[in-house]
Amino acid sequence: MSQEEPRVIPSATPKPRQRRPKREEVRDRLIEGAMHAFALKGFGGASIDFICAQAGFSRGAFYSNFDDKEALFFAMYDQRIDRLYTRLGRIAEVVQASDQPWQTIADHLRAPDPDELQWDILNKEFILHALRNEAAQQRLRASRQGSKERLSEILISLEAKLADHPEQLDQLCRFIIALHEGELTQLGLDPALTAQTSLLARFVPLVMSGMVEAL
Amino acid sequence: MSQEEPRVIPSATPKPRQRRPKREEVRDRLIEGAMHAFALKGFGGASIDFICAQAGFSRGAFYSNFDDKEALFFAMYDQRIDRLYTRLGRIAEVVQASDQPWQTIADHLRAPDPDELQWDILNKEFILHALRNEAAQQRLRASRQGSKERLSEILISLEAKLADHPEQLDQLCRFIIALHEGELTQLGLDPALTAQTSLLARFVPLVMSGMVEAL
DNA sequence: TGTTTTCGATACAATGTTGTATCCAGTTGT
DNA sequence: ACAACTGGATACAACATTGTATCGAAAACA
Repeated sequence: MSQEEPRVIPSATPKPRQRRPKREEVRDRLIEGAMHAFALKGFGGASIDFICAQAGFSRGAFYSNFDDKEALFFAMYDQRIDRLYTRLGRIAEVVQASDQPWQTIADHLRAPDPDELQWDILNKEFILHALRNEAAQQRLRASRQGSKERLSEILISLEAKLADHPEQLDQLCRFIIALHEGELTQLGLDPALTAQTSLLARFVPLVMSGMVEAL
Repeated sequence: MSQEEPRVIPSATPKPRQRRPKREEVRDRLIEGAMHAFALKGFGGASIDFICAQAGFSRGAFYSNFDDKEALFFAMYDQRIDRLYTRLGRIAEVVQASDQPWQTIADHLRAPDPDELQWDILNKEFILHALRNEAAQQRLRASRQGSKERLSEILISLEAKLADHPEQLDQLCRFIIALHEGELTQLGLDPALTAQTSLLARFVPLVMSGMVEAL
């Protein structure tokens, strides 16, 4: 006789669950879990299951918040870009008062705390994703354009003359961004380098003064 | 009666296959297929099946040549590093005769051909892999150290004085590598930039002369 | 040419992954 | 306090992926 198993366990689990987390909190914790998951295994390597495990939720929670892995990836990226922008804004404020602006900027950007290193990994992951995905490329270009503009403002606040030479200003921005990202790569691979002076602090002033002189 | 199906198809396929590719050729084509596959889908995203499809072989060929996906990844990386080294060697030869050495170097490194862009993607992919994998990190560090030493030789051939200042020399190398990698990222995301002067050619001479003066 | 060896192709089993349908505890509105 | 609803948890089915065992044709060797 086939005893039709009532597919649901008779709540053998005592389940002291009382409070259910708010919607937004679930989203945020999923995003945070995804950060860990992607940093640990990469975008393609981290299964949705694994991401949820990192966040402490089930796949149900995931699918009720996001369409698929990529949607979560995008959400995560947008969130981090927001934070980056506010961070750049804060630097812009501080830097004017400093007598060694580039040391200050480098210190702010270096961020030896593990959270920042993780973010750098994610940034690289997103770049790779963008190199093979049109939608991601769109977002990436926009956010990088934004970063560049914020950086431009900082540079102009340091050297007003630059405002009149958009070509040079643009090149300077590209230079700084390239150097910064390249340095982050090196720091990630060899944490011991954190002890040394930042490439940014060491070389950007040199280049900038050389460039401004020539204007 | 259970007619034991003779599990092998009675060669219904005409199979005009005559020549079997040499061992080494299979390996190489698998590596090449992996390059495409990884560039297209990333390390985690490219299944072994997909890689083999790119190379035009079956999984059997794969497993008889490599232990797993990572082994193939390493083999591929080693091969490319070899090529990079010979390329750096060739640059070292050419650069002495040039009156604009940095323009020459930049031209050699820029490589707008799609194969090089693909290699840059792979390089990034390997960096990410290394950031979460001890064995990969070992290899990556070694190969980057090698690149740095080759670059040092080039720099010394341009400015003999540098040989006496290992500290500065090292920093200069790190600067150039960081800038180069950062620039490649930008080029990958915005191919239009290829038309502009290279950041390398534009800024490295400035920095180098400034640094040498101060020695 | 005949024998042995090699190695790419195929079949298979075990496991992982994804998306959807369903259920019900906790929340919200009246 | 009661009813309706939201949304996280679970079950399930379809499919993908991996590694291994096996086969047999081409190579290598004699």
